[in-house]
Amino acid sequence: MTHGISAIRGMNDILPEEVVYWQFIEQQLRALFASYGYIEIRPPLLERTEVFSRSIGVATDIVAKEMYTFSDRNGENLTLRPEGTAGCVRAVIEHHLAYKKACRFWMMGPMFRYERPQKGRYRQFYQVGVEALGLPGPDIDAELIFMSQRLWRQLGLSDDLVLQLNSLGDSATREKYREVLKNYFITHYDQLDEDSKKRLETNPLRILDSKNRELETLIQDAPKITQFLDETSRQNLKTLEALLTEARIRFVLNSRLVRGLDYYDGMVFEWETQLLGAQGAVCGGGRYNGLVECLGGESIPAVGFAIGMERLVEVLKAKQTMFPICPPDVYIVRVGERGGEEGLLLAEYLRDELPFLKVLSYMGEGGFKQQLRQADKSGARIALILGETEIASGKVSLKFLREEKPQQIFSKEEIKTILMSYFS
RNA sequence: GUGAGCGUAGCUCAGUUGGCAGAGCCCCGGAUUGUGGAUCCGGCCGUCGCGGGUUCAAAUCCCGUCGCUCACCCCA
Repeated sequence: MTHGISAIRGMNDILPEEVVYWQFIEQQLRALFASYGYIEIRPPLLERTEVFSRSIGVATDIVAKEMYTFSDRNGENLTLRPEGTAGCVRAVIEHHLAYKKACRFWMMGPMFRYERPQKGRYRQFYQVGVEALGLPGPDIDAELIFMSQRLWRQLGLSDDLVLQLNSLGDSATREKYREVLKNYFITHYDQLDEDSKKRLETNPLRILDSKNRELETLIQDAPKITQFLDETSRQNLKTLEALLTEARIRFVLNSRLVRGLDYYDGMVFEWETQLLGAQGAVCGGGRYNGLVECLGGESIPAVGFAIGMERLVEVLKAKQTMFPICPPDVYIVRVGERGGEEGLLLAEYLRDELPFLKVLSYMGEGGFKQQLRQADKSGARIALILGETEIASGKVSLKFLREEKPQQIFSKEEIKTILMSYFS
């Protein structure tokens, strides 16, 4: 158990029992993206370190201490992606995908952050990302939120997720607000905790996000970014609010929602749940109008969001939505001298004739009783039996494992016809 | 990086004041030689996380260490 080799901390095996949840979600996602006209893009897991340090922000925890960074054999500085947007934007710039046109992408895959694991947070974790480039909003912003809302609906989670909404304004707004906020907290310096004192230098906005109850009133009384928003951001937010209201999507305006990555500006949002303990954000995103230019492209407005797959799976599990592992349709039991060969050939014949059929064959030297027990445990509805008698006559016995019907012997062709009627 | 809780069979967990390491599930066999499930009977399964200390004697007490979990920080 604790001896021998084990997976490294924070990097989990997703076992068959859980994979069914992932497959269900992925299936829903693909259909959802298709219905909105988004197309898949697959950037590599590894990028030059600067792709992330320039976009996410050197002062953020992600870049400062959470990246898996190393030199490859050429001495090049590489990093396992800690998030998806930066690599996507790099690809878009490199291949001129957004040249004078809008484009909308989705992507799915593992991200890596060197953090202490806890519930809903791991060192290798999976995100589904959606990015829309070349569109200033707020119409596209609304579309993204509609899309996420539709997913919750399809997964049966509408009542478990709350939408939080805010705007960070343009870069000038943020700069100004940052100063105001800093001054405010400096005048109350003695009330701040250690973490917040540090944040005063690195990112004062982050103090607003503190979970420390003792700071509650101090933060409550802090100046709100809403009061400083530039005209465009203010208008966009208002329009978005109206669109959401018309679409009957409930939201909470949260002026304390700041988000951790530096590239966010303008509208930001987060879908939160109470079902996951401390890591309640299942989906988060917002505008990043400055990022494309920052990474060396033209100035192109953009917006996107990411869903934490593990967290989504956890929510589904918490709701006790069950997804049984899909059992085989038929299980082949065979004994006797020629049983093994005949069984394998029968299975192949059935797969040729009935491609939709799920066939599991017993392997090895087990006795008849043992094989039938395995057939039962597999969950198969029907056992096909090849024994001495059957093989001698070139036929197959069909036994129902879940219903009261007599066992009968048939030719292979008859078996095919019967299975077709049951499973097609 | 910081804090708390927990490490006993493949899984879920008991284990009293320090006194032979247990149960249920799973798996295997039998009752039933080619008929599964229900029942009954039997069997297999241990570095008590690891290392040291105290003791006649440690799963149990002490110290250290590793791992897991949750939380802080931060984020999806």
